[in-house]
Amino acid sequence: MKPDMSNQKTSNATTVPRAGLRDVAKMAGVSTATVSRVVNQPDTVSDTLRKRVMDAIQVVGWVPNAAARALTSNRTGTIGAVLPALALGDFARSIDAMQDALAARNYVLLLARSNYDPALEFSQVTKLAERGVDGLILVGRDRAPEYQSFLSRLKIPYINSFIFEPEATMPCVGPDNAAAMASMVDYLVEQGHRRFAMIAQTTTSNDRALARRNGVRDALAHHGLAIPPHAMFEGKWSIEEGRMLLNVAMALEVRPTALICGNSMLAVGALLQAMENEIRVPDELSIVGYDDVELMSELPIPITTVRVASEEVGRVSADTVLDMIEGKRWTGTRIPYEIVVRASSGPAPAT
Amino acid sequence: MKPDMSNQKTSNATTVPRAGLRDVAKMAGVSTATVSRVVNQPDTVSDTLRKRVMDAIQVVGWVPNAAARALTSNRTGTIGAVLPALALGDFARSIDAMQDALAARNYVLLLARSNYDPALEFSQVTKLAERGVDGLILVGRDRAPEYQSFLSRLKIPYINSFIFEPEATMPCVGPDNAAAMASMVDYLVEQGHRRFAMIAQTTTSNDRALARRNGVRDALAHHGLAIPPHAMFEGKWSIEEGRMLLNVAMALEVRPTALICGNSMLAVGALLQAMENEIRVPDELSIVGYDDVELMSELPIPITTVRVASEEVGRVSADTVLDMIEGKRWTGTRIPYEIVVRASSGPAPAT
DNA sequence: TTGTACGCGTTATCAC
DNA sequence: GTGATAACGCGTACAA
Repeated sequence: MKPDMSNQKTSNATTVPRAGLRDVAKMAGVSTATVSRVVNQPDTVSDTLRKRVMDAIQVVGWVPNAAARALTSNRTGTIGAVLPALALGDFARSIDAMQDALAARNYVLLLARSNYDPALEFSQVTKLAERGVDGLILVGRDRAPEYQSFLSRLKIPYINSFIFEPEATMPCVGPDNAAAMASMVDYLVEQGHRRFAMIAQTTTSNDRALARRNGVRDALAHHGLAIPPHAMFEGKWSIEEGRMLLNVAMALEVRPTALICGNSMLAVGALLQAMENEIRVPDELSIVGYDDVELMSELPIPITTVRVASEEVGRVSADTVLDMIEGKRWTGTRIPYEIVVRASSGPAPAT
Repeated sequence: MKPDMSNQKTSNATTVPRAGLRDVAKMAGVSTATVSRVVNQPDTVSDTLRKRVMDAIQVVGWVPNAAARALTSNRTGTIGAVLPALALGDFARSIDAMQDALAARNYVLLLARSNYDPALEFSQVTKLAERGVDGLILVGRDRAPEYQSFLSRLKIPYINSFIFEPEATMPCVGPDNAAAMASMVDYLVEQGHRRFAMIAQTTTSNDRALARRNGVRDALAHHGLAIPPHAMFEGKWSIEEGRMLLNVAMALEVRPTALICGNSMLAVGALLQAMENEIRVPDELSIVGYDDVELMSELPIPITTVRVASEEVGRVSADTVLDMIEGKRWTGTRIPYEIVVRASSGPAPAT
């Protein structure tokens, strides 16, 4: 290894300080104000000078100092996002889209994760606020009051994403989780199903998962049906968990004819385990999920699911915070969902 | 909707400016220097004053301004990472780990994506540099010379991640892609395979994919074997692509007995398509992949693959840049890999 | 159209 | 142990 940076604590004496605005100005023979204008309001500078300054910038290799800029302008050009996890399906995809949307409008994305822990989320938000983010993208809507007041005191605009509630204080960008699951229930009831089980993500500190569960409950109630408490399961986001919970659900005294899964990996696990147990899907058991990742449609028995464009959630969230910051008109957005029926679901078996 | 922020361009007149260091100082009846010390070097301040200042901070609700801090200290406490994509398997997982490792040492993660485009990557790096990142985590090692000089001129330390090359100028943190694939080839040859096909990610601007392909080629050569050019395929990172390329590979005049896939999704696709085509795996065809995501072991026929701890890549990359920044001793790290043999591979069929 | 000069909120270097 | 004050690098009234 031959690093060109010293691997020692001390650096060499001949440290050339990074070029500054004044260096550019000197080089171009103009004032610092002119250089600043060339960068920030090119139209207000004569062509000749602009050209001269641009060249000077190249020559001295000037890179503007964001800290100094932020200090005077009170804007950092950064947006913070705090998500429960960064690698999980829909969040991961939304991050991709967020980053693109922000980059397109010359903002940069500061990322943090909360691991579904409200306290950690708040501490991350605090840290991002100190960093001077111009806006925040958060997930869900439930937040402690101290938290709310912290944000409003700092006047940092933020988005509640992956959820939709028209009456929320701050704009929501996401699907109506409850309505989406309700549609799925309607479909299953229409197919003749009457006995259900559900495996969902832990609803603690997860208002999206809770909304989905309640959506199922309310929709069933509307049909005069219900899932008995002992047929409602909660688990982690994993295939293995889905496998395990399928086994538990199918060991119930009264077997369900339809299994509703709260996310994609639980559904995949449930389906794979059903195949392994030689449970005939969908003749014997219908399995449905939430979130349409590529895998859902590619398995030997493609899975019926709720499709929500997570990329859209990310993109619109980003654009909406920027609109709030830049003083444009903004509003929450209900991201549409769609029930995608595939081979894993069908008519309920005859009793 | 009843936003508590004005949905208009102009804000109300009674704008209370955010509390600053001097407000805290006034409140506590001390100088700004003392407040600063309480925050940054608590030990050098008397207990009484420290307590008084802490209370004052609470009362006025002071949040330090990172821009001002950065301006004088020349450090922003941010690390930038530019990855080809943020949602793809191993990258997504590594981001999670990076974020954790950085947060643990009180740094924050600035994220950008390059979409496998060197020009875009460079522009993202430029943007992050302007934002004043203290260090960078990049992917791979191949970089244009202008690029290198840009970074060294700005004296921003960086890591080449997901790759390992001991002689690199800047430290690498990642697996030895070539060696990993070579091990896999050794295993397959040992199982009696002589006819191979490979489906890999596009190697353009992707030195990791290239290293894997070359690793396969060299290892085969070492055994006096080779993959003919028409049995080498490149495609995108998706299950569908894997399915398609399996069909192409199995339509070759001389059918391979082993199919080497360059990443996890291609392997999953290939396996699922093989199942659909009723190709007996592994009796008729062995399928192996790279990267061990949960799905690989959960499919009806679990897939033999190379396991690399991507989380480790993220964690160690983060810690190493921080070490470089903080003047500690640092070095590149070769992340270990492991061949995980599962049901998708076995002895070559008798001719 | 261009230049001067001050201020942004901290940190760090001095004296005290 | 504590306080005054000069940077830090840029944006921007305001003057020219």
